[in-house]
Amino acid sequence: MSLEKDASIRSEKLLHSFWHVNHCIRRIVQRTALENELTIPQYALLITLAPFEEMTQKQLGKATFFPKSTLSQAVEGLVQAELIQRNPVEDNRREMLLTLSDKGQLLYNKIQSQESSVLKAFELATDSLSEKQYDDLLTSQRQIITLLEEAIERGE
Amino acid sequence: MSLEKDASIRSEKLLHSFWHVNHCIRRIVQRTALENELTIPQYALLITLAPFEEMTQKQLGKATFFPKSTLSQAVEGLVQAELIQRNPVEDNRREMLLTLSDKGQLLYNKIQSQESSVLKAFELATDSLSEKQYDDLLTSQRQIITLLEEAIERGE
DNA sequence: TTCAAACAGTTCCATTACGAACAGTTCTAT
DNA sequence: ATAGAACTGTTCGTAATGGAACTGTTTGAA
Repeated sequence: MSLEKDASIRSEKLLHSFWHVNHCIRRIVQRTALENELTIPQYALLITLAPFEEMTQKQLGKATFFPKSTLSQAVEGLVQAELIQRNPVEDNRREMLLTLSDKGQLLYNKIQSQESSVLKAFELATDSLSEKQYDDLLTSQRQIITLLEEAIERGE
Repeated sequence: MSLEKDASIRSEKLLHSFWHVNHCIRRIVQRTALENELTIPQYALLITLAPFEEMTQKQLGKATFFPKSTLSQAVEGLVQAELIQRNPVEDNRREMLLTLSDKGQLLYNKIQSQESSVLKAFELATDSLSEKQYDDLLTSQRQIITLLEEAIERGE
C-alpha cells in the first residue's frame, strides 16, 4: 500500500513538473506573441515555419499539434497580415503550401532578437544543461511521449 | 554562424519536445475529464486536492497555475456538483478552505482506477524510467523552470 | 483609531479555441 | 469509367478562457 502510494506520488511529481514547465512556456509565448501583435497559434506557426521557409499546412499541423480549425484560422490571419503566402500545392490541390514572405522573414528576425522570446529563454535553458543532461532529457521525454501516445490510442 | 544555428536548433528541439508532451497530457486530461463529466480545470483541481483532502483555494491556485477567475469558476462547479465543500478559513475570512466530500472521494477513487487516466499513464511512464533517469529528469526540468521563471520576470 | 494598500475571491465580458458538419480533391476497387 | 472512401482544409456555433474591475477582509503605518 505504502509502496503504491509512493509510486503515485512519484508520478504526480513528474506530471506536476511538466505542468509547471508548460505554464511557463505558455506565459512567455503569450506575452511575446502579444508584443508582436500575433495570437498564440500564429506565433507558434511562425516560429515553426520560419526555419524551413516553406511547409504545407498539413505539415505545420503535425508539427504544432493544433486542431485543424485553429490552424486554418491562424493561417488565415497570417495571410491577411501578409506574413506568409498561401498557395495550393502544385500536384495536389487539397494541400496548401505556406511560404514565409519578406515581411514574415523580417518579423521572424525581430522575434529572434528579442531577449524575452521563448526561443531565447530556451537557448539559455539549453546552454545551462550539459551535453549529457540535454541528451538524457530528450531521451526520457521521447520515452514518455511514446507511452502517453499509447495511452491516447488505448483510450479512443 | 553555423554554431549559432546549431544552438538554436538544439533549443528548438527541446521546446518542441515539451510542447509535444504537453499536447499528450492535454489530450488525455481532456478525454478523462469528459468521461467523468468534469471540465479540464475541475479535473485538475480534483486530482490535485484529493491527495491532501483539504486545501485552501489559494494553495490550489499556486499548485495548478490557473488564473483566479478560472479557478473560482471551476471551484464553483465542483461545489455545485457536491464533490467538494467550501468554507471560509477559520481565522481569515478572505481565504476559502476546500474539502473533498465523500462523493468527491468516491469519484477520485474511480478516476484513480481508470486505466486511461493521466495518473495511470504517468505511472506507466514513471515506471519505465530508471531511478536515475527519473531523478535526472526532475533535476533538469527544475533547472529549466528556474530559468523560464527568470525570463518571465525579466519580461514584465 | 483610521485610512490606504495588499490580499482572496467573485463577476463580467470580450476573446479565443475547438468539435462537427461541410466542400472540394484524390485515391481505390470493381 | 464510376462510386465510395479517405484526405485536406474551411466554416460555423458553442463553450472555455482569462483579464480587468469589483466586493469584502486583513494588515500596517501614521
